[in-house]
Amino acid sequence: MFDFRIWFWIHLTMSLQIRFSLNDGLYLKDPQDSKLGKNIIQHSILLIDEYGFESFTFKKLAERIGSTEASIYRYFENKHLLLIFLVNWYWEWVSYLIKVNTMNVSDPRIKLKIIIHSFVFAPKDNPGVEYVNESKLHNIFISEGVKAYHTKDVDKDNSKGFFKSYKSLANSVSNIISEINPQFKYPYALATNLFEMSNNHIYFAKHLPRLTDISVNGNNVDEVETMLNYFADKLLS
Amino acid sequence: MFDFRIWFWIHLTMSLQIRFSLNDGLYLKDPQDSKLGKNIIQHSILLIDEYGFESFTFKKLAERIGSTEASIYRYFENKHLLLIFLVNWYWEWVSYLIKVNTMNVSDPRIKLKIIIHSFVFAPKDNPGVEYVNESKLHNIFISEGVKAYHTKDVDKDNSKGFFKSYKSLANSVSNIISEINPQFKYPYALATNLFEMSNNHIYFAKHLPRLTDISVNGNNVDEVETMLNYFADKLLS
DNA sequence: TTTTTTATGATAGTATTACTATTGTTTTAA
DNA sequence: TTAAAACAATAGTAATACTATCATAAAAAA
Repeated sequence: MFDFRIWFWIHLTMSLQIRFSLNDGLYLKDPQDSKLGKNIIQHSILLIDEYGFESFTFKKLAERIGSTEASIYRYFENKHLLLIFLVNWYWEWVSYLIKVNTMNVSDPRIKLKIIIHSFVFAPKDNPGVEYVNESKLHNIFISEGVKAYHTKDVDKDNSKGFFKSYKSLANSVSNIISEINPQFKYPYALATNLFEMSNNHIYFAKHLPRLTDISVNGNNVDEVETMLNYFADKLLS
Repeated sequence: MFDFRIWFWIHLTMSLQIRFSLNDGLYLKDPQDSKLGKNIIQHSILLIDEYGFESFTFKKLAERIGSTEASIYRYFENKHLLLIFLVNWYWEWVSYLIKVNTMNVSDPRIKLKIIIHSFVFAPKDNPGVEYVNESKLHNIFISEGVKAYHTKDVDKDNSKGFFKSYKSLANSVSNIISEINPQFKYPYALATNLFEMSNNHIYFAKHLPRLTDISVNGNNVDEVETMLNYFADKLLS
């Protein structure tokens, strides 16, 4: 499952600066293009993790990076679009990991295991873009992610393509599910459910443990992976 | 599945005014006790449904019911606690329906089917408290519910017992799951997952249809019910 | 019935948030 | 080297999320 050629290739790519092409309606100016933009990405992740999305403000962010509110507004129209941007980053990151790690794998059952592993361990197995703390990005995705598409603007945002990355992730996972069992009637629902379950149950284990059977000790999420594999196997058998 | 004696009993109880005993840390003064309080419950549901939680304010609510911000603040410390209150109301309502409708049922498999039916159809099958529009309450639960426990205050709120109703619901469902299959290792996770899936996929079908396989035409959520039954059967076989 | 308490309304005020606008200075690109 | 773009500094506005005070109306107690 761990291939040094791929690992090396990732590192090589990293050093050449990974860039995600995220929907350009999300920002006024691409933050990946400048020092200030990268600072905004880096420290918004840290600050949202620290304060929670509701208490996070552009003013606090500006203070933290030694800039001004007005400057941040030149990159993002508002904090909600910044959240969608970060959530998209996470979806793209997971998609990217799945692509790289399933590249040489032909058995769809093994592919699905790798996918589940990526859902659960995305931030830990791999080094990322230097200014993005993937572990904290995962944390804020787990805590705040659903807020990206639970708003009155979903339909408008959706029509602008802001959730395309999630759909594309769901699509590629569902294709593999259908490869495993072409008769299975709910490949998309299973795909999204495995993803949502992964995040939900990590959250539950940490904050509302009576809502789940698994436990997360420290950051050991093995039990979540085991559970998701069990669910997937059973449903596709 | 439909028992007229129970139906009559519900109506009788209704006419005697159903009261939910919700955690009294959620409010400063029990809104079920006064005209203004009931107005707050009734119209906050309508307004949150109309504006979405972020754009909903106590000022708008006060204007709508011909009262003042200050008066509403005498009932709820802030709009977040009001949301948790409403979400608790929904959990209690579902629990209540499950209790009533599974009362005379002994087969746990049938009980689980009734539970799934209650998750999906909660607002439609039964008349409710006269000042609560259960259908819109279900809508806002689907759209805004997760925000009740996705905050920086989860742990604090949890320690005050604000999520007890959900835990108790999860517990009773998981007991029935364990009755069906005592060997099943994840009764709590399955219980919460069926509930979350129900709400998620209704939401996806309406707003992000490429994330699911089912469709919801008008308010016909039959396909969701069928899917949940399929998942449950397969996992517990 | 009168008195007392409680509930609500009316009004005012504050700190913070979520922006927009303007102007000047620094950095980058032609 | 000059023009353009990016950023900082500052100021200002409307709305939000409250808190406080006082008057009045309704309900409960005496």
